[in-house]
Parts: sequence; C-alpha cells; structure tokens
Amino acid sequence: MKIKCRSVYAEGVAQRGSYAKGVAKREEILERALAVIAREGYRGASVKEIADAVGLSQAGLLHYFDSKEELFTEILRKRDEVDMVHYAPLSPEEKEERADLRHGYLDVIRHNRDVPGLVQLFSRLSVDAADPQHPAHKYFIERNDTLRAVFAHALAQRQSAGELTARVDPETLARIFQAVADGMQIQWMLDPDVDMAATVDALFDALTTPKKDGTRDAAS
Amino acid sequence: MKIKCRSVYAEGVAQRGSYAKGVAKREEILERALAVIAREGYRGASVKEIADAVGLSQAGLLHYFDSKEELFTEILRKRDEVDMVHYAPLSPEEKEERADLRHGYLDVIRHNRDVPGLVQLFSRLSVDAADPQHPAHKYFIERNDTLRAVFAHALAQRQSAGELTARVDPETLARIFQAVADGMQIQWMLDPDVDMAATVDALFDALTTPKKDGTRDAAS
DNA sequence: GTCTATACTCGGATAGAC
DNA sequence: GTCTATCCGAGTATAGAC
Repeated sequence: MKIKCRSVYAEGVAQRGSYAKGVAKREEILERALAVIAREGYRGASVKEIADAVGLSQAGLLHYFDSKEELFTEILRKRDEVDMVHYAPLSPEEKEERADLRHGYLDVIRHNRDVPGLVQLFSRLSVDAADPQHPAHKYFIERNDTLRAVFAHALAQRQSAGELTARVDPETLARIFQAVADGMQIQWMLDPDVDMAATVDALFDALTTPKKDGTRDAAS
Repeated sequence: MKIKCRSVYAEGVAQRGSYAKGVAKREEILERALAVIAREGYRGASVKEIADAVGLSQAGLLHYFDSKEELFTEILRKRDEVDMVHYAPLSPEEKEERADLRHGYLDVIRHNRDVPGLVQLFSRLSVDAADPQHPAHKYFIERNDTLRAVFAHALAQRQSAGELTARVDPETLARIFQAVADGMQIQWMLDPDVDMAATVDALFDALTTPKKDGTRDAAS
C-alpha cells in the first residue's frame, strides 16, 4: 500500500452510517481531536480546548465521553488504530512477513517527530495511568503487552537467524526496546534536537551479532 | 563509608546554624518532604498535603518556595543530593575508581523500588518539564547532561578494555541507558512486578563483548 | 516566620431549555 | 444531540494578624 499523505491524522473523515449515528460522530470527534493535538500540541489541554477545536461546546463534547480522562484515553486508542493502518506493526497476521520490524519500528518513531502533541499526551498519560483506578490503566497494560509480544516474536526470529545477540531472551529484549522508545520520547521532548530514531537504530546495531569477516552487517 | 540505614531519606535531620536560619529550615523542609513522598507516594500531591506532612500550613510552606513547581523541583534536587552521598555515581573526582559503574547504577535502580513516590514525582515532572517555561526544565537538562557525560566516560573505558561492544559510540550508549532507565520506571509503575534492575542488567549483558573462548570476538 | 482567612482561577461536571 | 448557564470543588496564591 502506497499511502503517503502529509498528515496521517487527517481531519473530517467521518464515515456517516445510517444507524449508530452516535458512534460515527464519536469517531469523527476522536479523529479531529487527534489531528488538533498532533498539530497544535498538548500541554495539559482541557476538555474545553478540545471541544473548541472540534467545534462543540464542552458539554456537547462530554455528551460522548464519561470524563476527561476517558476522552484522552480514547484519543490514544484512536491514534493506535490510525498508526496500525499506516504502519501495521501490530497486525498478527502479517508479522510473519515483517521479519524486519526494525524499519517499521523506526518509521513509527520518525513519524512521532511530526506529532509532538501526541507524544506529550502519551507520555503524560503513561505516568498518570500508573494508578490502577485511572481509565487508561488497562489500555497501557494491554497495549504494552501486545506490542512486546509481537516484538519478542520478531526478535526471536532474528536470534534464530544468528543476526541478533542471544545473550538475552527475546522477551527481555522486547522490554528493553519498549523502555528505550518511551525514554527517548522524554529526552526528545526535553530537547527536540535529539534523534530518537537514530538512537534506537544504534541499539539495533549494538545488539547485532558481528559478521565473521569483521565487516558490519547492514541488517536486513 | 559504610552507611547502611533502613531509610536513605531520613526525617528530621536539620543542621541548625546560627546564621542563614532560613536556609537551614528550607533544607529541613526538603528532607522531610522527601521522606514523606518516598514513603507515602505522590499522586499529584498538592502543596497542602506536603505542608501537612512537614508540619506547616500551606502558606507557611510557600514562604520558602516561590511556587508549587519550584517546591517539587527542589525536592528532586535534594533527592539527587542525598543519592549522590549514598551512591556517588555522579562525583567526577571518584569516577576513575568506579570503573564498574554497573553495580553502582544497579544499586540506585534497586533502591528506587523502595521509593515509588519519588519515581512517580520524577517521571511526572520529566514530562511536564518539557515546557521550557517550567521551573524544572533546566534542572532536567543539566541533570541528564551530567549523568550522561559520566556514564559515557565510564562506558568508553569499558570499550577500550574490550569488554563492551564498540559498535556504537559511548555517548549514544549513555543515552540509551538513560532512556532505558526512564522507560523502565514507567513500566514498573504500571506493573510493579517488572524487575527494573534485572532488565537494565540484561542490557549490560547484551552489550558485553563475548569472551574469546566462546564464539569469535569482533570488538575494536 | 508562621498562622488564619480569603480571594481568585480554572476546569470538570450537571441541569435544563431548545 | 447540542447548547447555555451554573455549580462546585480543588488548589494556588496572597493579605494581614500575631
């Protein structure tokens, strides 16, 4: 698929069905909120701000969501959904053919440079969601688990192929990659000059098993 | 030095000087606040909560700090100060003799298990401080730079000794370790069962150059 | 230096009209 | 379903007495 658009989070893409009007509207809201936050950033944005951006009143917006926290959690879910379509790193069906998750992974990370607001929202909620009562708690646990499982699977394949260090089990390696991704976001937010993708790529390099002849492996 | 106490962040340790009474009191406040947050956790604590814990009124506490944000930033500074005394991983003078920062580093990380409130405060502020206007912005930039520099130096030594992969430059490796530490805190807060130290240790393992007797060594 | 009291702001939630 | 209007709590910051 050759989807290559300027903004992954396009606005106003509502698919209007005859039934379940409410659901469609809700999706439209999420998509627009996503676009706005991606573009204009998130600094502890209020429901009112999102409402304005989406073209509703605060009360009107909260008609679709139980609370502020749920709203933002759903925005993150929608983000994953959109990203999945574009980068499909999570799709279990295709994971076989993506032996090189490396490039897909790096693409997502590079893309994040263009959506600072979402990175901020994600990081902020990551911390807040530590509280088991937080609406996003389950979301993060499930997301992390899924992501790690897919990653571990792909890493194990590389280990079997002798391309990746086998000194550490793939589950732990997956955990490390996840930590690096999250941690690099924090460093990047603090200093936009740091290159998240290059650093993660360097980790891939560092873990790559050296070729016998001494030359560097370009890593499929 | 054999300091080995139950609580690194002891309460009520004020050294009362004749002059600069205000400064001493301020230090005492910070030490107590540190102990309270470490013990009872931080979930977006208000100034009032800290004031109560410290034995002052909210107004009384704010007499010593310009704002809530400055207060919490200073608490983090004090934490570093205390940690430095106990683990001294930052001391430039001694870094030479700590060729194995590995164990010191892991000690700090293990210690963090015992102070969840500080981990939460640190992570939360890490995100908020992305805003250049935030009082903690400079703190984090400077702290990260210092930490990375010390780390990079130690890693470079290990590389020279042929113990650590030389496929990636020490500065980038230091950045990776920092990212992993931050990222693992997030994972740990979400699920206290994850072992931060073990994971970081695994990364050390993964980057360690294989011994000669085993498979072929690349290095250099 | 520390308190009590209060002022003020922000923001989320709700009621009720249309 | 969406609005306007309002309420209410939380929390910071400040004024002023002691």
